[in-house]
Amino acid sequence: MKKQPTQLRLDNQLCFSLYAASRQVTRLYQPLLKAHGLTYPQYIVLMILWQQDGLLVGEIGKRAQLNSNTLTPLLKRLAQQDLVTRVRSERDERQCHIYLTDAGKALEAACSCIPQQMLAQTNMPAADLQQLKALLDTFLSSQLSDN
Amino acid sequence: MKKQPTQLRLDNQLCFSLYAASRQVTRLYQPLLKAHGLTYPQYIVLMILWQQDGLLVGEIGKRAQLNSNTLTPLLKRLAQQDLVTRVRSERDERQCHIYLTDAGKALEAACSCIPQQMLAQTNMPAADLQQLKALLDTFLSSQLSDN
DNA sequence: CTAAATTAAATCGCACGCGATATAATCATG
DNA sequence: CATGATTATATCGCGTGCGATTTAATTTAG
Repeated sequence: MKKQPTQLRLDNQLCFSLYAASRQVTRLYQPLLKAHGLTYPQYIVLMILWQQDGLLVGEIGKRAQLNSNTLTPLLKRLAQQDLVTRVRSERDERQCHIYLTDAGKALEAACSCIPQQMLAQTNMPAADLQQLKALLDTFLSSQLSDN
Repeated sequence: MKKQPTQLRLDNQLCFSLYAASRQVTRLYQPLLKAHGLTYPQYIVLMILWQQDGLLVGEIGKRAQLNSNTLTPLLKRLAQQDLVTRVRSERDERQCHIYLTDAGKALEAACSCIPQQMLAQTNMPAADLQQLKALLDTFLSSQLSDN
């Protein structure tokens, strides 16, 4: 009659809830984004560029918390779809500016209803959702000791 | 002077906080799990088996919210490391039972300190973490309309 | 002014996730 | 009892994520 450590039980683990919730969100986005030919990470990068165009790969990475090993191929796919262009900086040839094309800019309006559509898929009170986000942001900043 | 829809701003999006927090958790687990040769999804599957051994692929999938297209190769990797064995059910040859090996069972004790180690990496009050988990679980169950 | 250090982005390798499909076994129905 | 439907797992394809390394450009020191 061995007793299992309570903390190793999956249903007691905050981390698993986070993991499951994140994947569920991506799945919920999928049909909405597929209509525009986008994945969720691609949509995140576009949201960043809609807010400020012409950012460097590294600046996008800082905002999205993604490195070039993820971003470079992702941005190439966005470029292939004519949503962005990649322009080497003249003052520093190592840097690469990412600019929205007209099609990329136009996509913002087309995507403007997505947040509401996502919201409509949950029946949680807005206050709870706000609190959830606040707790997540606290959690995120509570351990960024370095970088 | 175009105005950007507030809801499309990344920093207003619960979904992005979720996505970022989930990946951060996986990154925090990584050094702890690498010491045992595990990835985070592999660790999840092992936690499920530590709780109940001999489950079917599909039963593991229901608990981990993963399908066979993810689980089958993952389980093969665990089998390659001699942590589990895959046994076809005799009563239904379609089914595949997953049993922990002795090494797989022994790993539970070796991993028993991981939850505390993870906890030590945040300075959030336990009450906040509990509430975060509660909100995530509500969120998760608030949209499982089908399946 | 040049060699070493730093930096930005790209590349490589591997393990997920997951939609879609395939395969094979069991079940249901006429 | 045969055959079509269902079910469990496996396979395929593609796009992430990310540690590790590479490449090339710039900066820093001597």
